[in-house]
Amino acid sequence: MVAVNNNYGDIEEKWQRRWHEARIFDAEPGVGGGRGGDRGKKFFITVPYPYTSGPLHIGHGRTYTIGDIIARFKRLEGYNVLFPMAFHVTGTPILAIADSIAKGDAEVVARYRDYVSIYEREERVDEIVNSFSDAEAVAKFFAGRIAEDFKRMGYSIDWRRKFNTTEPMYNRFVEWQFKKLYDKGVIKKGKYPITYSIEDGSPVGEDDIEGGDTDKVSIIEHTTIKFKLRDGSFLVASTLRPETIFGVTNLWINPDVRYVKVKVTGDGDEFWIVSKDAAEKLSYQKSGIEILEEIEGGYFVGKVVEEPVAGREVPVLPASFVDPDVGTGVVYSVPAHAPYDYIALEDLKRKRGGLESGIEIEPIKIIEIEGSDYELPAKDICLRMGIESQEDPRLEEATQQIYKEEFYRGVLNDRCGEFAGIKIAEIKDEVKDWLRERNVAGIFYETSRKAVTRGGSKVIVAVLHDQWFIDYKAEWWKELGHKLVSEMTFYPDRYKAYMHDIIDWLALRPCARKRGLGTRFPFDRAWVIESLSDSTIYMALYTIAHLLRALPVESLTESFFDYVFLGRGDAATVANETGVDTEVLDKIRAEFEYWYPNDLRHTAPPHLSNHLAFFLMHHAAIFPPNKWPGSITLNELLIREGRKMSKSKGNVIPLAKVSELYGVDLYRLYCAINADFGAVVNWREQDVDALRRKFNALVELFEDSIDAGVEELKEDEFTHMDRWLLARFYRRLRDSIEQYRAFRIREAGINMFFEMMNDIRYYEQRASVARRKRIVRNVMDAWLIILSPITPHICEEIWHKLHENKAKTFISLERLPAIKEELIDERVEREEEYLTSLVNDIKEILHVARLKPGKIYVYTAEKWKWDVLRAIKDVEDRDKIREAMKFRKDKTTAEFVKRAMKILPLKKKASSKEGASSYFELDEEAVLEREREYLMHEFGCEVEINGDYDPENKRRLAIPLKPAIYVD
RNA sequence: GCGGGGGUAGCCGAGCUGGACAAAGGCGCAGGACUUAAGAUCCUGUUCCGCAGGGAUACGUGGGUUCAAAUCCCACCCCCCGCACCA
Repeated sequence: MVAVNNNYGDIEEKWQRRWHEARIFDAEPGVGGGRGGDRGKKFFITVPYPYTSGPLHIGHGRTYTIGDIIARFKRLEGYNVLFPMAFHVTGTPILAIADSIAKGDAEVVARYRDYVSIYEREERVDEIVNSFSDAEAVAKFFAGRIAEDFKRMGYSIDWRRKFNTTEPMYNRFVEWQFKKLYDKGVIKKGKYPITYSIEDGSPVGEDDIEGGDTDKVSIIEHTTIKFKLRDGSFLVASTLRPETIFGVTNLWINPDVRYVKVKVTGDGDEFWIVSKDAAEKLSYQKSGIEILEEIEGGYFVGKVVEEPVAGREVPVLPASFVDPDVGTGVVYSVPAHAPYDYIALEDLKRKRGGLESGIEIEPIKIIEIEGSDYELPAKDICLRMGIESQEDPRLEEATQQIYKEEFYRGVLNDRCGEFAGIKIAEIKDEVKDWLRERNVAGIFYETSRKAVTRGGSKVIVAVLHDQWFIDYKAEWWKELGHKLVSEMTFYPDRYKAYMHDIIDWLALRPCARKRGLGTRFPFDRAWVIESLSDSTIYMALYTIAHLLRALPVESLTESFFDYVFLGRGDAATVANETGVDTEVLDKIRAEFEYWYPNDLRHTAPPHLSNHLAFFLMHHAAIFPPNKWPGSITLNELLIREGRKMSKSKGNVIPLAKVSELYGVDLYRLYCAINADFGAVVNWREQDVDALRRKFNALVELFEDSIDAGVEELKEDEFTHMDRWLLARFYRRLRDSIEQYRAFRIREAGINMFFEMMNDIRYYEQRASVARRKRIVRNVMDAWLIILSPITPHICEEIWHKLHENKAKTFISLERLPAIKEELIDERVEREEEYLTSLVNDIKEILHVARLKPGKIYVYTAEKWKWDVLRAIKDVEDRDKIREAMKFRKDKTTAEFVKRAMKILPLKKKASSKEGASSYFELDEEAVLEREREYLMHEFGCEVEINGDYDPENKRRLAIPLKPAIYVD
């Protein structure tokens, strides 16, 4: 990562400074970004505010850059554009970071030293990192730096509206939101499992867990099943597969582990036997748990219990694979379907030379798998994989495989009573419910893997009994959500259907937590609103944030926001209640009314199933339809050299380094051009270098034409080649505007960068360097403008060099250039196309025949051939061609048509995209006469057009637009 | 398993409302021009065959529809993402 010399740093900073000084991106209702913008035409774009726990990298930058490109393009289109930004601080991660730093966690401190060093001189780093023991300091530091980074990226943001999500103004706003939701009856309370540390006495999130960011810990619901001992107490087994209860043959206990008897108070007292670990976990999940005496596992071996479904008696047997720290430490055995159970039984038979006297255990098969030939699945797979010991790690794999097959393709058989004949995937939950109703089963939560906090204390699952939720299940709400989505635009389009699905899935979502930064939950101040739930409609706050700054926080009451956002109540009453002048109130309301709704939200697909879904649903619930968001665009992620960027790979490039390492315009260009929204951008140094060269060449091209003495070409001196270049340019311009509008920024960029450059290069060869300089001058203004959303700095610079009289204004405030339709000349383009194909044909002949040309003879098609073609060009059906050409019937004609049909795709539909030609007539001879010099120059020999000399009778092979050639 | 995306030349990646497609663009590679040289830049080439502009074989695999398929249909194989409550 060596900084390669780019000379644009000064230019970039200069224009960023001037934009800022002239405040051209500060958006005012009805005023437009500095100049123009009519009142009715506004465009409000948002990109999610960044989370301020650390520096952003070039992957994040892609999304913001695309957002900025869209904002800038909309300005060119004449919209009054609002593009604001704020900072996300709420939630647990920042708090966790501050705690770790306060505790002196070496790893976290080292990481933050790295982060801070991106921005600060070495001698200041320690001091700053030390200050991070305060969460607010973390947020403040990074919010400030990220804002600087964004400015340095040239984003056209109205910074006056900036806020962060822990400031009082925002708290008030979020409270208001929750009151609205509460009024709708969707804020509810209930039980909820969470990850928890007993030692710390608090819930733990992903960021508190050792390795939690890379290896997620989720909560798994086990089913407990009670097996009655003769003394009336229960051995309580836990399982992930309650449907296999019908095939139970025995219980497993680990004889070397300590179990405890637990008194469970419910309808009546019960006594449960579970492992010691499980008992502790249970006490955090259920109320009325009392731990009594400890018992060695071995004590139960050989005892008999009654299984709860059919009341069969089954033995308790010893097994070493039973882990007391998973589930209840008691396992029921289904040797027909569980490889562990099967192997443990086999083990036992072998070691003891047979099972204890009087106990016969045969696997009970209860699941049939469609289209498979398993006799006993567990046995078969163990044999096939050669697993013989219960210590074999591959048992896990075997279990997974059997489970997958049985879950999706398996059907319960006749042993399973009323559940027989139904697929496991469909019946599993029913069996679970059935067992629970009969009071033989319960729920036990377990973590998906063993986990400890970063501090080293054990993570378990606890159940909160008064968790607050947002209930998205309400039918009226889903209906509104679907309606809203169907009225929106999504790009890429496929995400629209996906969003409908998400809305269907949405159910209960916990919306408050006991810890973390954020807004106090208004209905229970002990809770804090969870950070995805507090960032759902905050775009509305952007419209007025800068105005709220002038008001005391206390005035931001429910009726204040009701009035501003919903138009409820009247100004006088609200003014009276809040102490805010009616005038101010109405100005604020007017500003909101002007800007809202959010016309476009641009972000990345990982937000679909959470943030964006809540964003849409909350708008649906709180705002009337005319304030619902207009569209959502999403760009995929950015990877580096084919691999995901991550801290652990050490391949992260901070956004802050972009200007120094690559140059901002180059980065923006790369993001725009490397991939469409729907595809991953691969950041490859090699490709970046290549793009840099191209980009520099373009800049040079412009510079060349600004040189003194270079004048644009006048219309009366246009040659064929001039007209060709202009036709190409305006055609591309027209296309690229359409592409921008459709968010196909990549295509627009490729069109105006690469392809236009290629055209220019071709023009230069056909014409001259001097003339190229002049013609570029003809299109330069329009060209710079259309490129400016992507590479605003360099465009601004050149544009000002070009227009010294425009020192006071900016290309960023220009309008889309006019498309000079009259210059888009198909004939001129066809002629050139015709010529290049002739040149290529001649080249190929020279190559294949290994000739050095003495003289080249070109013969164009005779008039009658054109007549024939004209007659048959629109004839769809082959059979009718004969009829169409009946005016000329002879062998020569037939031969010609055969050849022509093969070579010319006459019937291509006229509607096909441009460039693909359909039938077109040219005066070939005139074109060739005109370009004879060029051909002679190209091949370094005489060229004769339609001469009489034709020694090999080539002329007869000529086809319209494909002349015959003879080389001497 | 369900839902979504995808499998195209040495690589990345367009095309995929069927027809100038041997397949844009880029990278890489080879040759040439320029240069004292390197770099940069610009040309040319980059499946195979061909001493006349042509032909053959190609777009995950196998079938099918069509005058014509990378593009449409069917089946199969493989890869990626999501199936949540985590910012």
